[in-house]
Amino acid sequence: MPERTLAEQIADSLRRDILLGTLAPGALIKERDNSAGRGVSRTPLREAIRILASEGLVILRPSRSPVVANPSQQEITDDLIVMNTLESLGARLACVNVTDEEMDEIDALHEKMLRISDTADAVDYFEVDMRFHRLITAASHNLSLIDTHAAYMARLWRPRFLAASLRRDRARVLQQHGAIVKGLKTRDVALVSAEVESHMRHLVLNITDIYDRKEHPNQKVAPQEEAAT
Amino acid sequence: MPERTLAEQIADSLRRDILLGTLAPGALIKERDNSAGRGVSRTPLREAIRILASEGLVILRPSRSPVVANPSQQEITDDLIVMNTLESLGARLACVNVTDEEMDEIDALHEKMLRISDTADAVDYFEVDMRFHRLITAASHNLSLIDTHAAYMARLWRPRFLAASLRRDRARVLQQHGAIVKGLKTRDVALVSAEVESHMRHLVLNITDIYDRKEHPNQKVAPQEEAAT
DNA sequence: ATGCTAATTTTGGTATACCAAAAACGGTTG
DNA sequence: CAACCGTTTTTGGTATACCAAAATTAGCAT
Repeated sequence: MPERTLAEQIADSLRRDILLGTLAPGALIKERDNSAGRGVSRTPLREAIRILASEGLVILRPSRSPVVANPSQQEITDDLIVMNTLESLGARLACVNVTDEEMDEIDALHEKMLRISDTADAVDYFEVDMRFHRLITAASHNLSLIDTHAAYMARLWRPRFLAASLRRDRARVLQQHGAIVKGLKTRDVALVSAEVESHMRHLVLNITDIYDRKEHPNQKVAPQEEAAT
Repeated sequence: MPERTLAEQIADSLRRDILLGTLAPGALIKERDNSAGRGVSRTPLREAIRILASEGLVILRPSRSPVVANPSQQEITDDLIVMNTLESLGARLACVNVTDEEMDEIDALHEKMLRISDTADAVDYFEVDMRFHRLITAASHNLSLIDTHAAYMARLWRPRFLAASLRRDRARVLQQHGAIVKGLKTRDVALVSAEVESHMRHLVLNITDIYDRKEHPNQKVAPQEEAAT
């Protein structure tokens, strides 16, 4: 019937809940409870869980309830390192492959980001930020890279969101974005590469900082129970 | 019931069929036919298909039978580029993080590869080759990287196998592996990085060569042949 | 023949029923 | 009170049944 399959919709919904924190890290996702709560059968819910598992947002355990991923700081840092590498590669490829239309779009988005930087709330601003990076990667014209990068973006949504919510160095971010745009326009691979990697390094520092500050060894959160309405 | 779920077993079996060419690229995988043929129900088969889809070996289409992926030369090249980048990153991280035990294991495997290079058949030799690269990546101690790299290894199994079956530059491969081992031992990031990337560049060339030789229009139904024994 | 439409079949998507393994529970016994 | 063991409950895994799109085919009118 639908363009979008039930399992995908459920996956979207669950992903949203996980990323926004409504579904706490470590929470159990029992097939029966959740499917009943959402008024669907176990089959599509099950499939949705697999989707999220392949994205790294949910952990599957043999013969045991799936659980919302609760990545350690080390795991997040590992993800960031890989993502950094992918994005750097994407930017370098984009220098070669970006079309004029894409360049215009990137430029326009950057301009928009400059305009709204004072007024936009965290979520809106962050969405634009994400889109900026996604556009650059898309300009690489390497489908595999785009997919894999998108997967890491999804997995790192929450940490990145927290980092972006610290308004503190929005100025630096915007400046670096500007440098990246300039590098792309002039096809300056070295500049773009350096800026992307510097950009990421700051992100790693910020996120590390946030998690240190929270000082939580939330490796073992107390038994979480979850009931769907 | 078992440690290994039915769906996973089916996925393994299907993957094997796909990689060995028993299931031709472009072939339809109908849920009913395949599940009946294997004497299992549609449910686990369905799940197996999703697993393979997430690995890029099978393409899902809305309301249409899944089909065995038939990657174009361009797509394979794209995959190789990403894999190259991941492997390079892995090697660089391994320079910092590799343990003595891991170093010994890598060294031993390289020695073994040298020993059997004259006598081993294509499959055995290739398995050792794959394992060598996997070990290096594992020494990065970055789990995300290891997983993602493994996914690309799986996706590129067949093209790489074809390339490795050309015995022609086994000598160069062994020499480069030796250089990588040496670089790891001396923690020479620049050397390791350069060698890995050169290694990969040759691989890209070889694979490109193979696919060019086969004539390109395999965009349609797949030309089936060859099993290098 | 040709183009169109209506019945039919095929297909993937979803719901439900069933099973066996694993926890959770409870009572008994030292 | 604690440790053990049998029973019940809960859980994920699998099989089967059902449904509605979509593709295919059959028939018809031109």
